[in-house]
Amino acid sequence: MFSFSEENYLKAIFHLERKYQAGVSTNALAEEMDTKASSVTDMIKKLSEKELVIYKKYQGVKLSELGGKTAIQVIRKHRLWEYFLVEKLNFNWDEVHDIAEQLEHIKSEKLTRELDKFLGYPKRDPHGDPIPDAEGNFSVANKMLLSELGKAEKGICVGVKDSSSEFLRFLDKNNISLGKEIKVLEKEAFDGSMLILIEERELRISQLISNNLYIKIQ
Amino acid sequence: MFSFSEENYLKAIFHLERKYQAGVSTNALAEEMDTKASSVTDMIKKLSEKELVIYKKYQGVKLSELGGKTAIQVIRKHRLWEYFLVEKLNFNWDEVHDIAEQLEHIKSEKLTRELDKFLGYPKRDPHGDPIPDAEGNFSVANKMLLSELGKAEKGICVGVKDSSSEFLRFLDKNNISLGKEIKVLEKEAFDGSMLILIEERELRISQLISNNLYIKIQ
DNA sequence: AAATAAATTTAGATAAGTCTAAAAATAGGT
DNA sequence: ACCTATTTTTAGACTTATCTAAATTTATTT
Repeated sequence: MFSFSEENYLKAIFHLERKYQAGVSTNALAEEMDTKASSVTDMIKKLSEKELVIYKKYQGVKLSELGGKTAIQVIRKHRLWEYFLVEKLNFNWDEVHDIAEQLEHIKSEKLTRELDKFLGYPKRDPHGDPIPDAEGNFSVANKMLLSELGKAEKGICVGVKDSSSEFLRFLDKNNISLGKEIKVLEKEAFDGSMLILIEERELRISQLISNNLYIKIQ
Repeated sequence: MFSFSEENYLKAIFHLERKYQAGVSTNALAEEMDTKASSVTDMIKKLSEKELVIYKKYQGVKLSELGGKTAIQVIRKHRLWEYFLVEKLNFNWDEVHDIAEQLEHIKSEKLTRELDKFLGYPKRDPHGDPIPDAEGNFSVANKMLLSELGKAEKGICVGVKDSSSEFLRFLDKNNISLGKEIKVLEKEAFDGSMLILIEERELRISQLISNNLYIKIQ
């Protein structure tokens, strides 16, 4: 089995690979993990010895097949626990991340399987991110950012890119939640802000907001 | 906050204090923690600096008030999670200990509170041990060992002293579970074995068994 | 009360994960 | 292609929790 730290690195590499569709540089990983590049190099070496990543000095890392599978299992647990916290224990979606960061490292396949069953095999976590199934498969949603929509276009809110509690509480305050329809009424070229229609309400949002909301169209 | 290791030591000291109604020696703690006496001394010093235990060299340790409160909170989480695993996730009572050992270290007061509420504020875990409430209070049951009963006496099975999966599976196999009435039909002075009546069945059990089953009488 | 045994503590080492500072390799600009 | 800037790695140190082996303290036995 792998340490908490190893699992966290695998998760970070997984997310960065997705984000940039490429191998992951030491510095990028250091920033993601909020640590120093030298620490990253040390850990990468260890992961490489354990055949979790493919690593050539100065060339960055990629997850091996084993590394990828491991990362997905950690992410699966993270998202299942988030779902559990919101659906069963009355947590708000902005409160669950830190606790899920702890719970994702609990080692028991049976626990994960039974939790999944108990929750009814949910497909998405409270932030709209897909929950991998026991085999590691998950849907790669055809979602786009709200900021990519043009005037008069509309879509369903399906996820958030930033899931900081600040952002999530902003959405709560403005009654924006997953599943709701959003229509773009106006788009301001100057600052990227837009006027949107959501549940009969008109709302002006900055580009920072529309850049962090995922939308599914048609 | 405290490390996993610190919490495990506090829990062990708590259990040993109860068991022997006295301060805890370094060796006893080393045995309980399955580690070396020198490691125990090191950890005790650290706990002492953090004012979790009262320690004088060569004199053993006692939990401070803070240490006791902390230990009880860990035990509370352990037992709540065990209850969750059995009642909600279909685990058998012999499968939950190791997973609860991991879950008991998750840090979130809200999680513990909400889990307790979700479970309906259970009073006992699957092995019959009392679950402390949020304030740390729990009933000290007036239970006794089955081996202490005399011929023709009876009681309700309320807990197990040994909760190893071997013992628990033995009980399962013989249909002995919490809440059932047990009556002593015969007691063999020679080897301490007894013939018991449980649900109309007669069963001969060794002293090792009767020494690990808690009974409530009257 | 001295000698011996047992329990406990100290000293020094090790492994995991992190850090700072310095060295080495790669990438960019002209 | 060369010089410089950036990125990455190495070297050495620190912390936590553990270990072995040796030293010290307490307990027991005669």
